[in-house]
Amino acid sequence: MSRYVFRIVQVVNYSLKLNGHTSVICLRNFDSSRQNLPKNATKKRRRWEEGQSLDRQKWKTLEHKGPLFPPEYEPLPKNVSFYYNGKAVRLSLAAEEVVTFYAKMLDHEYTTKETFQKNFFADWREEMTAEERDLIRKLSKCDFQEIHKYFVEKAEEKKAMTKEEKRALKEEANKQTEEYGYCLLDGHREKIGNFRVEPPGLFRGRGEHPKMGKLKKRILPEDITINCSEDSKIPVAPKGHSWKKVQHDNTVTWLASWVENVQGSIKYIMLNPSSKLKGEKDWQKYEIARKLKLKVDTIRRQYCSDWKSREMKKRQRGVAVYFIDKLALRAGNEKEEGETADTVGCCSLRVEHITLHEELDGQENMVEFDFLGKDSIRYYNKVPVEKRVFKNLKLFMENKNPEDELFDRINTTYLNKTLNESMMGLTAKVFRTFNASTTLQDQLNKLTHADMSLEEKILSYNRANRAVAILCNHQRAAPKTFEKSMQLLQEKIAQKRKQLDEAKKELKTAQTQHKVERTDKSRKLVEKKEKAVERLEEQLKKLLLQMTDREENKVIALGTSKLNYLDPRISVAWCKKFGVPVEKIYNKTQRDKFAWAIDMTDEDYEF
DNA sequence: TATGAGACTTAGGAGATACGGT
DNA sequence: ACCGTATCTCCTAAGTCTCATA
Repeated sequence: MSRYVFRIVQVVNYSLKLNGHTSVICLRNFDSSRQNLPKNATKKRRRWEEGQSLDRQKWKTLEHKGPLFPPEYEPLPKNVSFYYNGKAVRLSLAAEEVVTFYAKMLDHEYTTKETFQKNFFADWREEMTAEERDLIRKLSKCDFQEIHKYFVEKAEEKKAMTKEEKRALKEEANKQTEEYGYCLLDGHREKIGNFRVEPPGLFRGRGEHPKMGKLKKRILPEDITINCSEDSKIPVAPKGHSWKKVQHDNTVTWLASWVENVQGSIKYIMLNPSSKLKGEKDWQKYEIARKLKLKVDTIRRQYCSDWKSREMKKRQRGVAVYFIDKLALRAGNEKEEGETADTVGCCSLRVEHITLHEELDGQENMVEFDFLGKDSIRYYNKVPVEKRVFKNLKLFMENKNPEDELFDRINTTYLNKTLNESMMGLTAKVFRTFNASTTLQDQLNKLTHADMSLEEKILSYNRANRAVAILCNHQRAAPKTFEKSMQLLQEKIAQKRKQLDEAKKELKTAQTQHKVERTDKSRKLVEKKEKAVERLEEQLKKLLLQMTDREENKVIALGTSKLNYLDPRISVAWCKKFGVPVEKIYNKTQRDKFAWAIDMTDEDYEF
């Protein structure tokens, strides 16, 4: 504990130093008191350069053991076979491994999709020997059932393991985590986020991904770049192997990286969110959002006036920023067509994604949004907009095809460039953070009262959290067992009601009796019955609250906003103010991630 | 000004684990 | 103690944004 407190103090100092050196681009001029610094230009520049190098340098020393590789492929037993055209075929090791990936997924919906099948089959054939390729020409003639069955049985065996066996397995895993799961950054032992190399398998994109089913190849040490300090113990590659490269770049935070073969993107091994490095970055993110709070009125006035600009580009910018601010849309970078699922954000919206209604649901100037956003999550919303926005949208859509871009004169680079001119460090995503945190604070203020019970307070918190999740369109699939568990809860409530009625009746009887008898014993009985009624009433209320909460949460995911958008200091301050234990709001992982906020925040904190 | 690589944050789902009721 | 559900953790895909280069 004491070490931890010490570290937090360090964090604070570090940040002050950061501000003092006006280091981080986004935090430059952050502390308004610094703006009255000597105006000596040379001195100023020197400080900036110094700051920049300080900012770019992410660590002084970094030592780690390198990533942990997945186990080697274990060949199928002799009695488990793949069949082609009804005949058992013994495959080469490489081809067999790829087949097991597919066979394991047989009862997943993925394998019924044409794109998935096509991609898998093409990549599988690549792994085959010439003879195999010659023989195996049609997926429809392939039979993976036996292999599938084998893996199902194996999974069952694993489940049926004795407690002792399970414990031993866990022990082994813990040992691995202990060895590979931590690194030494500037002398502090820090948890690594993902210390395992991603195992080979079939790529599972989200939504209608054109590359679904493609083979994700096994990563070898020869594919991996190691990043660590020069004078540290350099990680040792597995026996008989060597790293692609060992570098000592302290301007980046990653420990290892490799290029993934499906999309050609780079994958990284990085620190856990609980680390000081990530924590400080997170903190900084919220500080920028708070800075936007001070500037947002001006910025809003600005984009409203852009709506009447003579330049079409400015008008489009004005409307786009308005959407980003009002609706918490993402920036919407352009993406390479055919490489990923067709999803959009603000700047990449197409004409087909919005419908204008002069009047809808009794309101004027309505815009109906319907598009797929990040992760192919549908965004559907009907919003009334200002007359001028409405007219502009009409103008932007004139003489365009449905598949044409709505904002054809702008892109995210341009938009962020102008945002940065309004406020240093401002980009499109800051609006999401800002609006999310502002909403949480407002809702908490509105929904919480000191005289509420603990459960009621928590419900209020969840509702505030939910308002944010709805704003940010954070969705989840309804739990498979939702209806059933809801019904169960219903029944429990009905039962509780019955019990309560019963208890009330008994109380009445006791009271009547007491009026007649007036004895100690009868008085005690009344008291006892009163208590029982009280207890039952409380239990019923609790159940009802639980039901409301669950119903409202059916397709809303609260976690994403809690983890990425809500300034944790708001929650911590709220907990302190209303006497809610912080563990009721944040679980262990979350408390670790937000350690910086939990330690430094008092109940008066305001976003 | 466009393009693409690179680095980092944000995202939902799968599987593992914890928990509460019987 | 067991079982089914709720919650947590891990996983890795999918975004955002910056920077270098032409």
